[in-house]
Amino acid sequence: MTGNHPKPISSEKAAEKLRAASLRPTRQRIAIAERLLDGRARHVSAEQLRDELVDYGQPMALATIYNCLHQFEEAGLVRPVHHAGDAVLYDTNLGDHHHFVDVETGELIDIDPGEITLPELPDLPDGFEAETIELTVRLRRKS
Amino acid sequence: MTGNHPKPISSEKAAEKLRAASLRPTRQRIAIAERLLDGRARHVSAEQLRDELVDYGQPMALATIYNCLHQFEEAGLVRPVHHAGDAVLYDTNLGDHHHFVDVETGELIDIDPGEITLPELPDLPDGFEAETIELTVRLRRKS
DNA sequence: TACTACTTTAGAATCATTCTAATTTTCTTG
DNA sequence: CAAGAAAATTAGAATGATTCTAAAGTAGTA
Repeated sequence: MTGNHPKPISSEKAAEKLRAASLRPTRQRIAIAERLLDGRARHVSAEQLRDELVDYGQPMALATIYNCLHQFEEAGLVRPVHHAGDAVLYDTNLGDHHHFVDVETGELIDIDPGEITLPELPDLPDGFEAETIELTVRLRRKS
Repeated sequence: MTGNHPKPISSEKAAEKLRAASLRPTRQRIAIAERLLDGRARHVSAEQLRDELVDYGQPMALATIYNCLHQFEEAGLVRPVHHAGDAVLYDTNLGDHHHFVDVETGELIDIDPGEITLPELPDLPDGFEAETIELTVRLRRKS
């Protein structure tokens, strides 16, 4: 055990969520859903998730993890955040919220949605619709 | 000539800007400065810039382009934007402004700063200072 | 001119991610 | 429950952006 991870939701609940999203509840998808869909707000990269699954006794191919994260994304179960570091982070918090990014580590911190009010959307270019709106505040540790 | 690029600033002006930024005006840095520091707002990736320099008759090693872009960034001459596609884009527009991102192509479009008013900054985590604030509106082409 | 530090360079290395082709699993339907 | 088709998983190769390395070139300076 190289890490200390919180208790996941039950396999049954995980499988249920997968079915609801029209995803076959395979062993691998269940293991990921148990960890990511427990309602807690998290930001994980594919590699971090793999390490966590290893700790959890459910090692699987990295390609599977990428596949699943993409499927979860399509199904609206997680949301990718492209702003930090090199790796894409998957955010389990689907509510309207924004991020601080530690420029040095790439770590994300949620901005309390109560603390900020988004401005009105500007006029969009013709033929486009807005998919997401992200406010990112890049932070640097004070010297 | 595979592309059609606008007229750059003079080498003398480019060299001057480099000296002002404490960067030795080498042939390579001048060629890049001529193209990027002419006051026009642009978003270029390292690869795009390389192609442009080839067209311009100033081919150089990709590593040099990355080096220069990093130095320009340190000097505050360009600003990296991490939100689009895979490659980092360098923004020559240093003023306060925000971006639309075409989710499909990764292309950036400036949001007219007059069109949007940023909300007040939320309370920052202790020990950090805000480096940049970016609002990104991800766009998808209407079907 | 000669020196020393800074630059550039080609190519190798790295890292996240995607692809490929083969194997395994799941979900029918008989 | 058995069999087959479709979907999922897998290891490992491939890709693409970026960084590193170590050698060769160039610039500012004494």
